[in-house]
Amino acid sequence: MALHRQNSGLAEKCPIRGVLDRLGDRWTVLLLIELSSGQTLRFTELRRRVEDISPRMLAQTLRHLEEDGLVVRHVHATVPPRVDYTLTALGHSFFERVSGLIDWADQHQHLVRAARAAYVAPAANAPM
Amino acid sequence: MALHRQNSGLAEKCPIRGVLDRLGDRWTVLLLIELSSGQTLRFTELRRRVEDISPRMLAQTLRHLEEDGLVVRHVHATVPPRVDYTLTALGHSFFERVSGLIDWADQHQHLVRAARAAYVAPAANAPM
DNA sequence: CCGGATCCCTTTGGATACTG
DNA sequence: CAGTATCCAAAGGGATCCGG
Repeated sequence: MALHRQNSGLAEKCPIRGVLDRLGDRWTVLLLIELSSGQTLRFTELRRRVEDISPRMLAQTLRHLEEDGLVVRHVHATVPPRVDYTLTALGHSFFERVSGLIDWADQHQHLVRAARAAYVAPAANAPM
Repeated sequence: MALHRQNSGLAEKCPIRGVLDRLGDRWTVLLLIELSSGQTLRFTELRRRVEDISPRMLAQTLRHLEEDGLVVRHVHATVPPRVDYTLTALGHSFFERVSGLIDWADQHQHLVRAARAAYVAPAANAPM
């Protein structure tokens, strides 16, 4: 758990990795999208919105975001408990870039799809 | 191999996923960076530059990029064989967005680092 | 020299059950 | 309600061997 995929110092060389590794997981981006409107959302609400995320992954992903300072977690000392999450300024600035990527995907998805459809594997040495 | 993490249609709902899933793997971004200058590089050269990538992952990642139309692969019919790779226009346009992310990471890494350092885990229910 | 095939360990993440 | 703990299946990815 300490080292993220036994990086032999790769993360140190690239500050990039520390950021992109988070993008890699399935849920980070989805959660950022939900929070990007600036709304404060509680655990259950996020769970409802993201639909098929398990409580485990929701908690874990939110923890990571919080740890990186992209999200603030606010615990109400009530019973039943209530915890809600908001994107920080840093989170918003990060999301700006991510949304650039999303836009690109949106605009070019047809090209990527076309490329994938047209693609023929280089045929392994064995004909089959 | 057919379905990327048994997506129950998530990839269909989000064209985004199809793109971001690729970013998730360890090497895609590194390769894009190497190729982003517009240089045409051969397999071995890429291998040298990325340093600790295994030939397997290099081949696989390049295949994915090629499949998506971000990279072109050119095989010289010589012996010994020689294969080289170049970023396509699509690849360059994609990289623009990715580099936005990289810049962000560069500019804000100190904030993220600070947040991580300051972070104290919410302490599990069990005191220990 | 390029890169496929195989083996195998590591990590990720889903389902479920349980607690403050 | 908001998580945590445990168990388990699937994917990621390194090492190695091999063939064109």
